[in-house]
Amino acid sequence: MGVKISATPKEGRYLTFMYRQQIEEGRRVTTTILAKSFKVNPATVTEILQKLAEKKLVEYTRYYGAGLTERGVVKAQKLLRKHRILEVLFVKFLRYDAEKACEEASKIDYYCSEDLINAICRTYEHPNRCPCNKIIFSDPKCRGQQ
Amino acid sequence: MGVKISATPKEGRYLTFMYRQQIEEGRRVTTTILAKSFKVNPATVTEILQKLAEKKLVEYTRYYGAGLTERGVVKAQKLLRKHRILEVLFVKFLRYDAEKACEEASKIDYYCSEDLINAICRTYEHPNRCPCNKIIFSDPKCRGQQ
DNA sequence: GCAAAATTTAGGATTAACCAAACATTTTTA
DNA sequence: TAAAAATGTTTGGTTAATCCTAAATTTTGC
Repeated sequence: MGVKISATPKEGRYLTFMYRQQIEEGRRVTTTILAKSFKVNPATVTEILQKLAEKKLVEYTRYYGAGLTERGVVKAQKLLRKHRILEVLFVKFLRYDAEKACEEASKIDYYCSEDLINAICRTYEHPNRCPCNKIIFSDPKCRGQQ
Repeated sequence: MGVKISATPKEGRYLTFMYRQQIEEGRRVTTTILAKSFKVNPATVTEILQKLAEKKLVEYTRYYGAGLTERGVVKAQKLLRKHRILEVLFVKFLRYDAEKACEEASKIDYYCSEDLINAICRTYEHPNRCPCNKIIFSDPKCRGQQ
């Protein structure tokens, strides 16, 4: 196995945002879009994109924008899996609506272990869609479907 | 209401540790004990205790040790409530053993909203003991028992 | 009362997130 | 197509959280 690639919490948010934009919605990811979404100065975005590029999680082209690398995609999917499994839990177990489930999941997804997520996943028999119908990526360690 | 007293994640750990030591086990809390428990240099402990003292969460006596203030106790109880409610969830819902439940709870307790914790609490009908039989403090906003 | 143990102080280091202002590049448009 | 507008980057900061070592101080145990 390679060296463990770690993203900070904020970097994680950038990765999942980029995944949704780029992969799920086929849109280009620009500095401005990120800056607006995260309500930060564009300079901050540039800095974080450069860090993510160093970590080989995104491919970054100055003045153009950034795209996830293969490793970035994997990382984003892992985070989105956590997020979406938590959403399932909150909706099914606590009867939260989808929006609130998303909010609460965002607060803790990054910090949840894969183990915990897999335990929840098993309990709900490996759901493959989150409450807003987005796909839940499977984890081989979870013995889920396909 | 007063100004919101915020503790950082690490400070939160110190508060709950101190609660367990001081209140639940009647032991004095010294710099050395904290340094050993958190595996850090004693100088680091001193620094954090001073910060907590500034925030009026602990009363700190140089060369002697520290004790939680009333505000510190309240804060610690809030954190312990989160921790223990999560433990209940993990044991009952995921069939984790008490130790693993504690471990996983520690990773996320700080980041969980009171709202989320209360929703879990309600679902389990306001448990007042965690899996290792420690008390779960009630939250008026949760409409629990005493 | 003195040496050993415990603790604090002083002075740093690192990392994550931010920002403003100046500068560079790209895009738009007249 | 050239300037203006929009966008993006660089430079040079800031703050906060955690952590450290070494020297100095205080307490404690014998």
